[in-house]
Amino acid sequence: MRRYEPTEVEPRWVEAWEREGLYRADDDPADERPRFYALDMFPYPSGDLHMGHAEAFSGGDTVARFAAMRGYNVLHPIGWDAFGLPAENAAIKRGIQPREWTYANIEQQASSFRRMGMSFDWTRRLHTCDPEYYRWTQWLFVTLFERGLAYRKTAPANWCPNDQTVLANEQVVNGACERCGTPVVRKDLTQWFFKITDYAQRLLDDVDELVDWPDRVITMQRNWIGRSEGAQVTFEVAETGDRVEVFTTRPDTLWGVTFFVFALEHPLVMKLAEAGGTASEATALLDQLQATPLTNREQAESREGVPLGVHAVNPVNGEKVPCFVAPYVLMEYGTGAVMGVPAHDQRDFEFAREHGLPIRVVVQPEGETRDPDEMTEAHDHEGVMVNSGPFDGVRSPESIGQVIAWLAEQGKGAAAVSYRLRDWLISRQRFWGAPIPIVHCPEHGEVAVPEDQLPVQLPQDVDFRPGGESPLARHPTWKHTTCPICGADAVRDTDTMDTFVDSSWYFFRYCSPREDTRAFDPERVGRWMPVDQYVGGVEHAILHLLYSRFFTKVLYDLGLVGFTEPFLRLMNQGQVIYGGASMSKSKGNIVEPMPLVERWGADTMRITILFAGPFEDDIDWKLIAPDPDRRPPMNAWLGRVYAAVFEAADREGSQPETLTRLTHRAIRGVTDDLERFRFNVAISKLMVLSNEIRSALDAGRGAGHAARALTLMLAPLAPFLAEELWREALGNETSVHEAAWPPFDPRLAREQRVTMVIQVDGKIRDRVEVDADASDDACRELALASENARRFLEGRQIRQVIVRAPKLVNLVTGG
RNA sequence: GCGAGAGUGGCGGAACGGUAGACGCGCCGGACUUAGGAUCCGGUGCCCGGAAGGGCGUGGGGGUUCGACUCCCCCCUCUCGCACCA
Repeated sequence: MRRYEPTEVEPRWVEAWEREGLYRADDDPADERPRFYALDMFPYPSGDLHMGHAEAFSGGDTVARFAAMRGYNVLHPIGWDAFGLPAENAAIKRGIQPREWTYANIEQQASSFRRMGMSFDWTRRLHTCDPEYYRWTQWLFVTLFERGLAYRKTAPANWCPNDQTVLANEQVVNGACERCGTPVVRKDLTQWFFKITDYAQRLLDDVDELVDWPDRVITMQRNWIGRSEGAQVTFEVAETGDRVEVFTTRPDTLWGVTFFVFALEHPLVMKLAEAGGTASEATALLDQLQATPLTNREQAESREGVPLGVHAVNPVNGEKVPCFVAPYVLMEYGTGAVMGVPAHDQRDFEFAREHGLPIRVVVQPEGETRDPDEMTEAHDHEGVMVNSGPFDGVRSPESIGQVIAWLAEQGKGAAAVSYRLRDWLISRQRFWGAPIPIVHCPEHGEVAVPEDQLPVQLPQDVDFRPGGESPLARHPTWKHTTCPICGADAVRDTDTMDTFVDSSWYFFRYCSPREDTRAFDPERVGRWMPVDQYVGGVEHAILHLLYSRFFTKVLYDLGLVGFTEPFLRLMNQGQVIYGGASMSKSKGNIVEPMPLVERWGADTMRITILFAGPFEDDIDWKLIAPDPDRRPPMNAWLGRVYAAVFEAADREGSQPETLTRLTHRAIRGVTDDLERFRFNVAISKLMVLSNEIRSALDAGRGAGHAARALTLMLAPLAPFLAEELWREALGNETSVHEAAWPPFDPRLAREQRVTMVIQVDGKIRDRVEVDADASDDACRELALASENARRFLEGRQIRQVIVRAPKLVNLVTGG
């Protein structure tokens, strides 16, 4: 019996594949094969590969190899998302530079990827922290700047006191820093933004094109953009004459307004408080706010607020209602002021109760039938009913439309759309990122660094420890430069870009990674993109994907690309957890993949992880590999396959090939499963096939055809074993990965089926398909059908029964 | 609260509307022993039964169908996302 030694076999093939240049994508336009861009979300080099990488890349690699075997010219690149905070933190701890730590980890991961047999085109490797790369990140910034899509403003920002930098809204989760969990505080800063809100509608509309994305990701994208339709209505402050806009989705409830509320940051608040004689109370409230988190500040049940002492005039009926300032109104959404309609809004209702304000239910005119739902909205039926002015009713889209039209006619408001999406804050006060390529000139203000002066390189010698201002600002000389326009002394912008900027365009760069005169070659991008299959974690469902979609649309508008969506299909792998909990250092339950690969082989690792469960679901390593000292079942199976194929190969020639039908069915099944990312099911089918081969051999029959087909089908899933079998056992000259996916005969793959139809009074009452070559099965199935028919016939007046069953005996009688 | 997804053995999980539980783990029994980090063979949804056999079974309740894990309606439970969004 031959014994399979993966740890000896596998490194040999890694070398051979590299030598043969097996996985290089062919850029030649003359290559007539259809192209397939298989993309995996590039890793952050935080250390060696972890289980999450092992799972995601095993799946992505299977897809890429499968595509290649099906005749595609495959682009399967790899790179590293290598800027970012952890490098600084690690470097501080070790007293080294972030780049040392980063590049060392990249080398470690690269070597592990090789060991795992990933079919990457290594010639396209990139790192976002290379000047050759971030030069073009900076070029993109400049391009956006010149198009008016990058701008600087002073605004309250989310500041993480631990990381000493601002965060994008997207990076604040429940009021805390997404990365370190520290509660975020509010800080007024001048920051750079990308005007992603200009693209809000398109980002929303084009979601419809993303048919091969997971539903939940599509939903998350939609919710994040958060479009609401309604009306903009103008109120006037009675005492000062200031006009204030509010946004509402329920203009039909304008007749139920009993108060008016401003957000704390609303620019009119202090002026109105002074006019109303409540300046001190308002100031107290504002002070209280200063130190509290910007987003999600105390999801207070408390409906606190301070009256401003002034009144707003309701434009629909001229009524004066009291104004308040209250933290439950957010400056970030709508106009920062809302009309208070306690009968039709839960929050307004709570506020009105707290402050003893009247509640008015808007109903249809003249006390006609009230919608019961409308009554539930009225919260305990408190309050007075009022009718809805000149309109037919409330809450229906029609009545809302009527009200909007009427408001517009009266000049009191207009239809409006509001988005939750904010502009993307990209400034970071940290060192390890791409410097923002802007020069501040006393004369010319913000001036983009000219293209021929890019990249603006990071200095080598800088104290990068966080200190509240950008480390680059503390460098003695770095920031001093001259204005590109007038040559006067000027200073560089000392902030760096959010690393999400780096990762929002890397997939373009892969198409022509060595270009040094432009970010990418539009022709090559046009040939390879959009990405056919993107694989990565669901944690990037919003940020990375939204930003990448935004960049793609911008590049489309610039005429650089001919498509508006970068990723056609998206697949999220599940997490690898341990003992029901996500792996973490603090729980001490981390399992590292590479030691297991060293011990049992990469194929065992890959196939174990893919077999463990559906690709999108979390898998619990504790359930897969209960005992680290035991031989993993997948390793044992690979050994059996190895022995069986060698034996089948030895016997082939003198023995007739068998198992043909079974083999063709397996080919069809596995093809289908791989297309649908059902790796676990595909592996099951290969196990069945391998068991059949072994049974055939035990029975003294040949199984050459089946052994060859199995080897081919194994290639995307267990590439090393397949290669060993293909070249060593089956004696082929070229790699199994260059071979075609096993062809299958639809005639053989499809069972020979016979349809039996039972008609009763002209209507089909039953239709049974049976496998004609499996007579036992056929008889059983037909017996079942005839039993069903008999039950149906029982006790009924039946005139005519027709049974059609070609080639089969009449089994049913009746009628 | 809003939205999305999921409920099948001891476990991970299979089943174009057609024999539910493939495949694997675990467990039980056996074989081989040069006693292995093994390997091989058989069994394994639950209940009754020595067996043959029978009954019950895909969260619960209805419906469509000759036939439902699968399609439709209602309910329950769980997971995930968003959440003072006006």
